[in-house]
Amino acid sequence: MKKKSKLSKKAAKKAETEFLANYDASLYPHPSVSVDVALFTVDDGKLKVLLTHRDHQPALGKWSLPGTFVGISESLDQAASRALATKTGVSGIFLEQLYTFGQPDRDPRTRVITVAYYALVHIEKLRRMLNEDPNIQLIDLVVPWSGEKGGKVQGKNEAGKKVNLAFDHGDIIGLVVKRLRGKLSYAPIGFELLPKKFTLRQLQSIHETILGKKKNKDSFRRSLIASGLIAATGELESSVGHRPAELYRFKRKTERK
Amino acid sequence: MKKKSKLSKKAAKKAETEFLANYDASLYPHPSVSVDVALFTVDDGKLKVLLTHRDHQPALGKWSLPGTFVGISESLDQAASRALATKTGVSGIFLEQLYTFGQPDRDPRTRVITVAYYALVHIEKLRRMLNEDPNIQLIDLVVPWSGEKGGKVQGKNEAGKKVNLAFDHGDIIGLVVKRLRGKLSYAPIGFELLPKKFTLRQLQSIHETILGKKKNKDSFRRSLIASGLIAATGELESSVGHRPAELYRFKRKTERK
DNA sequence: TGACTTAGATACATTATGCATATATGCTAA
DNA sequence: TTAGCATATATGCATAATGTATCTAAGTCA
Repeated sequence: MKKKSKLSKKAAKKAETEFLANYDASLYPHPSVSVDVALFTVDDGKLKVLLTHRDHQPALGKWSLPGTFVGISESLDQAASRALATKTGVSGIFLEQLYTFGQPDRDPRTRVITVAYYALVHIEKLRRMLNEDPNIQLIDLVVPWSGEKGGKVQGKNEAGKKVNLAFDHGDIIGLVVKRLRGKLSYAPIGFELLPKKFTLRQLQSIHETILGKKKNKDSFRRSLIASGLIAATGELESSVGHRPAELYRFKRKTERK
Repeated sequence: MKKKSKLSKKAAKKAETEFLANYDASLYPHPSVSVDVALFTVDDGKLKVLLTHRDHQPALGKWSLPGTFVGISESLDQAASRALATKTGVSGIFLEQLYTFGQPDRDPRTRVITVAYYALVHIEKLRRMLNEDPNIQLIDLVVPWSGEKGGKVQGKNEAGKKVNLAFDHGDIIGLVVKRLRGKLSYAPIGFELLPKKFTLRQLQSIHETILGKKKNKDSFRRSLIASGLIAATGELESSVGHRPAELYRFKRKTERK
């Protein structure tokens, strides 16, 4: 067996090359593949998602996540970055794949499988990059479930009115919330929603906003300091109307332990 | 604005219908979309994955995960089920989406984006279903990293020799291991690898196999009993050459608390 | 300058976890 | 029939992690 495989190595390579030259991917119907990016931020103690108002078909008039079809020779990550950058002006932020949605009827045009991504960014950094466009808005999230139960979520505009979401984007956003709540306990994602230097109170507030519930102040402080993920800067916040808290920063991987 | 949207509702619907009728998905090149299923089991204290020996191009002679192209009108979950059932004979087991791999060059034929799934099943149940076929084998996993660090893993055949994996399937299997290790602490997945009734020692052994390290026996017992996920059956194991342990079963969701 | 507000420290109770030891029990073999 | 074997299960205790209460510190603002 070993001898045979050695002898036929060249032949095998040739057979493969031949096979590839004759391979015709168009013999059966292909679905379209898109990426959609759910960009989350925390603004004024509220969890918000970036949505675009659709001024074109399909789902005209509804709000959807920025997305794009995947180019034939770009990676999924690249497509997600590109969608975010070209549609909203936002780039260089935390971006991670979430889940792939492929119900046959999720898009009325044709079969579209979408690879959903989520992005996290500090509200100030976001505001510096975001395109000025009334059709791009940060929408308040209403999460109608607790813990990591999961399910659809809703958007709410400034007037407090329900926002009409396109396609299955309510499911996608709901899954992001679920993922964030789950990840918060073991992965350093809260930092993505804060400036470089932050107080422990700010970080706790981010956690509380994502989890939708209050946390114990002392245990939060202790466990975070014990985690070794953050370092004190020696600096203090200022102009806060009370005793200023120390500013911390997130440690780089190489600094830890 | 409200008035306008009310008045034009019919017209909008018509415009959408018209748009959809004229939509031509073939205007730009589409990638192929496949699913691949990494079926894991624990046999004799070792973590194993089900691989198929490729007797056809591409990657002829290598070992790959059972997979298939996604049908134009089936869901991703359905495609994954179908791949597993038709290629290996296995059905009706735990199956969950893992991650989508889309590097442009991951398949030499053409652009193939694959949605990876992982499946878990008790070894005995698996043996009852699995097709008799020398080209379908349970392969020992060698995980060259600890904790949830992640990375490629390798397969090893009975002779202890490295198994040659097709495409990026080593990455996919590695990500399953990472996911399992992460999920074990908060999700009831160990039960998928055991018979309906099991002892705490068996469950601990499953955990140790997945995590690649020993766990404290007492804390394991206490935390599991406290979790409320399992219920004692009152029955005991038998013919074990020592004091028999009590058999437990996994509680259905409705039974919990 | 003193009231106000939140930061940060300290103390202690409660709970979770790790570890050592004692006893229980079915099996096996003399 | 029974002693001894191997592992299950229970108990007690040390240590660590977490929750709660209280006190003092240090800025801002009237």
